[in-house]
Order: sequence, then C-alpha cells, then structure tokens
Amino acid sequence: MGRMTHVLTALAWPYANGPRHIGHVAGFGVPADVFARYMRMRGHDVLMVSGTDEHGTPILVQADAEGLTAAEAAAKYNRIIVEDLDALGLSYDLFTRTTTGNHYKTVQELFTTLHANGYILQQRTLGAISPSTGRTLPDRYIEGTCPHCGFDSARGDQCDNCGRQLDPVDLIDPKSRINGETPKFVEEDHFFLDLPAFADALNAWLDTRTGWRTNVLRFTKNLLDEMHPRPISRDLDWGVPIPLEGWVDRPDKRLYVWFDAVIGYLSATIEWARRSGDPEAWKRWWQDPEAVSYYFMGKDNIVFHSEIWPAMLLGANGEGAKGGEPGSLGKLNLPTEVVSSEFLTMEGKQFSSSRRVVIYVRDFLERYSPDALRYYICAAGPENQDSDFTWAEFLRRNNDELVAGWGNLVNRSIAMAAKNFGAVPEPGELEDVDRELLATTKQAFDTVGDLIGANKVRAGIGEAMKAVAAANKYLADTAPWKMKEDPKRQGTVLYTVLQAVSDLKTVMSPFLPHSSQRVHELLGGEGVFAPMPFIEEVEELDEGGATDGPYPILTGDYSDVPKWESVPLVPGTVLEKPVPVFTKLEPSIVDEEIERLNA
RNA sequence: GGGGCAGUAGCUCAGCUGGUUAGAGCAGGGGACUCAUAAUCCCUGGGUCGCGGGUUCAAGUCCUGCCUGCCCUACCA
Repeated sequence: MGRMTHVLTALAWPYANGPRHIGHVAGFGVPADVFARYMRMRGHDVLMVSGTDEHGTPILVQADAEGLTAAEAAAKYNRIIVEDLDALGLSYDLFTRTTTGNHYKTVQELFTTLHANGYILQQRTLGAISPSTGRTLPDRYIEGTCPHCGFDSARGDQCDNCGRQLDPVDLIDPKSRINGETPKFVEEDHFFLDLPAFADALNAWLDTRTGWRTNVLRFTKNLLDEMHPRPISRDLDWGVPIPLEGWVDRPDKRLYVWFDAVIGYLSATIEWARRSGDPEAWKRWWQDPEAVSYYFMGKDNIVFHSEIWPAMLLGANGEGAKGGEPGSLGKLNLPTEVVSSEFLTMEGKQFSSSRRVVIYVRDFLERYSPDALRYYICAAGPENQDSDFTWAEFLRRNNDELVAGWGNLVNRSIAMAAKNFGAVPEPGELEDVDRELLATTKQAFDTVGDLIGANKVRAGIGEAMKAVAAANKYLADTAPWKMKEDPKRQGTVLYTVLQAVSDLKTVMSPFLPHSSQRVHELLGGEGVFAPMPFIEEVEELDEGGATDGPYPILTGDYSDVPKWESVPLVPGTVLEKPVPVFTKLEPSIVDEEIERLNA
C-alpha cells in the first residue's frame, strides 16, 4: 500500500442490551482506532464505521426487565455506548445503529439479491417458541433436566454438568428462563442461507489471503469442512421484515439478528455517504478493487466475518456455486483482513455482567483518563492470547511506564527549555550523540508504523517506548542541567531532545491521541493535532426503520491529520512551564477498585 | 465428542521458515544523578521453555500422547 488507498476500517457492532465494558473496547475498539489513525496519517482515505446492534431476543428480554419497549431500550443503550466510545476518542467516521431506515433498506436489498441468486432456501424446521409472546425462544433461554445425566438446570443447547450437546426438545420438563413457562415446539417455515454453496468459493478466496493471524485462518479453513445452511429468519416482532410477498407484512417473522448486523458495515458506509452529500461515495470503499477492508472483532465473532459475511457477499455478487448476478449495489469487495482479538479477563475471571465481574467503560473513564486506558490496552491487551486486566498492573503500567517514562520525558525536557530559554532554543552544531537520538526517533516512524500496519499494536507501542527510553538516556548522558556555563551547547541538547519529543508525540498519537494533542500544544503548536470524534444528533434519512426519531451518531472531521513524519521544530517558539500531561495514581486505588468490584 | 488458540524467569510477554552459553520490561538487590509528577540513568541475581515419548548431528522451535486455561461447535449476539 504505497499509494493512497481507500481503507475501510470496520469494527464489530456492540450489542445494545447494556453498557459496554473495557473488554469490548480492548478487543476491537482501541486496536482499530490505532490502525485507522495511523492509516490516515499515512495519507490513506480511511473510513471507520460501526454502530450498535439492536435486534434480537436479548434486547427484548432487557426491555421487558426495564419496562421499556424494545425501541426505547435500544435507544437508551445506543446513546450510552455512543458517549463511551466518544469519550475514549475512537475516531469513527460514522457510528450508527441497526434500527435505521437506511439499514433496513440495505439489508432487504441484500436479502433480495441473495434470494434472486438462489442462495436463500426455505425449509420447515422444529423450533421452540414462547406461548405467551409467540416469539422464538433461543436454545440458551430454555432450561430443563438433562436427559443424559439428570442435571436439573441444563441449558437448551448444552448441559453445563456433563458437557453434552443437547437439543431443547430432548430436555425433560423444559422451561423458559425468561418467564418460566413451558416452551411450545412447533414446525415452522424459515429461511436459510445456503452456506454449502459457497464452500469452494470461500476456499479459493481464503487461499489468496495473506497476513492474517494464523489462528483466524486455520479456524476458518476448518469451518469450511462442515457447512450447513444457516437460518436467517426468526419468529419475532423485533427486527428487519422479510422482503418477500406473503412475508413482509407478517408481524411475527423477522430476519435473524446476525444476518442484519453484519450488513451494517455496508449500510453504515452508505449512510455516511448520504450524509456527506455524495451518496455514491460509499462505492469507493466497496466496489474499487484497489480498496482494502480490515475488520476488527473479538474471537467469538470470527465465524461471522471470515465465513458468513464473505459468503453473503459472494452470493450477492453472484459468485457462489449457483452463479447469479450482482444486485443494485453492484459487485462488493470481500474483507481484506479479519483481525480478531482474544479476550480480556478481569482479575483472573471472565467478564460477566450478571456475576458483576465487570468494569464499564463509563465508570473507568469517570476516574481515569482515556489515554491511561488506551495505553494499558495497547501495551497489554488481548492481541494474540487472552490477557488479564488487574488493577495492580494498570497502576504499574500507568505510573512506571506512561507517567515515569513518556510523561516525565515530556515534562523534564520542556520544563528545562522553558526555564532556561523560554522558547525552543536555537541549536548549534549537532554532535554524534544528538544525531543518534534524532536518528532513533526518525527510525521509530518506520518501525512503529510497520507494526501498526500489521496490527501488532503491542509491539508497536513497545517500540515507541524504547525510543522514549533512548531520549531519557540521552538526557542522562548529556546532562544539560550541568551546562550553565555553556548555554550554546545546552541549547543544542535541549533543542535535540525537544525535537525527539516532538517526533515521539507524532509516533504516539495513534495510541494516545489525547495526550499527543497536549504535547503538541506544550511545544507551542496550534490547532488540532489529533482530531477527536464528536456526537451529532441527526434525523432519520428514511422511513421504515425502528428508531423513534432523531438519534445520536458519532462522527468527525479527520481531513487535516498531520503526516506520519518528523516535522522540524521552529527555534524561538515560545515555551511555557508545562503542566504534567499524565496523572500519577495513588497505590491505594488498587484496593479501592477491588473493593468496588466486590461490593 | 469435534475444532482453534495458549501454557517460556516472581509478574507481563518476545522468541520468523529447528542451529553457538534462551531474551525484554517490571518487581528484587547495588550504585550514580538531581532537569523532571522521588521521575531518570548504570550494574546485577533469577528459567529442567506444562508433562511424557519420538524425529534430527542439533528442538522452546517439528511429530505424537497427556494435563490445564480460553473460544467456537450453527438457531448466542
């Protein structure tokens, strides 16, 4: 990707049945934002899209529990999630929702194309429904006695006691976990995506994929060995209507939530284009063969992004075993890369809202800065294997690395220059040590940049921190505070270290945009250095969705991002005594937070 | 049951296609410095690379069995 390229950065859609915890943003939010910010600085035309996933049974369950309608509950949590992602500084071009009229239209269009191409099958199946509501009762909401081991609270899909796979029909005395009633098992017509028709095309496509994390590729190839048609409709009154005669007006039949959710990547791009004033602009990311697309998600979501969504796109393009023609949306690009993270655990335990093993993004940001969280996630997130969040480790990373390393470098160098010169000093002749430090920070642009481009965020920020350490060592070696009798040399040394700090704030900005903006200002810079998203209340573009009126989107203007390169400081630029950029935390927070968790 | 990933110093992790005495950061121990949010810099101890077999001149690195953890296993999103 040497030249300017269109880069779609697609983030998994947070499910809107509650606030999101830090594991969610650790898995895909922050890593994707680092990637998008870097790609923009390299001059690529990045579009970063996502939104809240608002259909499906869990939303209905949550709404009932709160005495709200599904639309109200979805709107409530959509807003909370939007505010949290904004506070973290995730630079979405558009963060929207799956309940918009635009989304409904796009989903129905894709369904229609897949149906016309013969990839949607209608089959009769036995399913559980709730007698009181008529809604599909997902297996995991059914419990009963395990027919194998007699365990009395086996779930419909699996017995937690003996571990066996179950079919809810086989449970003895099945009950709904939602309201205790006995589910009814009925034969129903449903639609299925004909996944086996894409096996060969998917295999051929996967063989062309390079650069993926090996576990994702292996996992996906393994899935292809055994593919079955996958249901895409449900007995529900909450979701996208099925756009076929005899179905579209039925209040009890909707498209299955996963089917509509993955289409959000496409519908969000279209919504962004329509709101930008150029309704055709979405095609640059979806139809241009040179465009690339990176999808970020947790490992539980791999199958949807590496198998099912590509299958849907192949079907819509008419490229499965049954052939066909592209629909009105034209021929669409398949993912370039599926970037999956592992899971973050919490003090050794799985995150779980119900068991209260959870730290919500909102609660975290009320007490700590967004860059403190971003630093932890970048340096210690679950990139290649599960990683454990502990408050002790957070404290250490923040105090010993972020504050003592990078923050201290910024503070000591600017303070010394402000005190002795009141400005960026005019350098004299550079010596070898000076040139070496500047070569190190210049080199960091390449090494860190390559690592971010390969989605190795941990290694990337590690390399950046090595350059920070080199600058701290440079100060120890040159000791400019001892140069009172040689202001010329002192000015040269301080100029050199300030230039290094300036370079490093650029290198750090994809990871730590808030603080890089501050460093930019401390160095006398003006204007926006690391642009931030903002929330905008917008009107619906189309009828037919399920939002009730205007809704908040997360968007931003990232057109003026600085380049990924060293910019020479201007001697004479006035410097003030700096206010520390990062906050050192009291060790007592560890016990306080753990207590809060156990409360 | 099937599949994927992981198990390396007290902690968090690097170790690509197998090749000299297995690395880093932090914590621990010692020292230097004082510009800086007591931050920084230097030196330093510490590992039978989950367990058992096997292939090879040579394995943390390949094969196999087992143990442990996490995820997926299709109507969970």
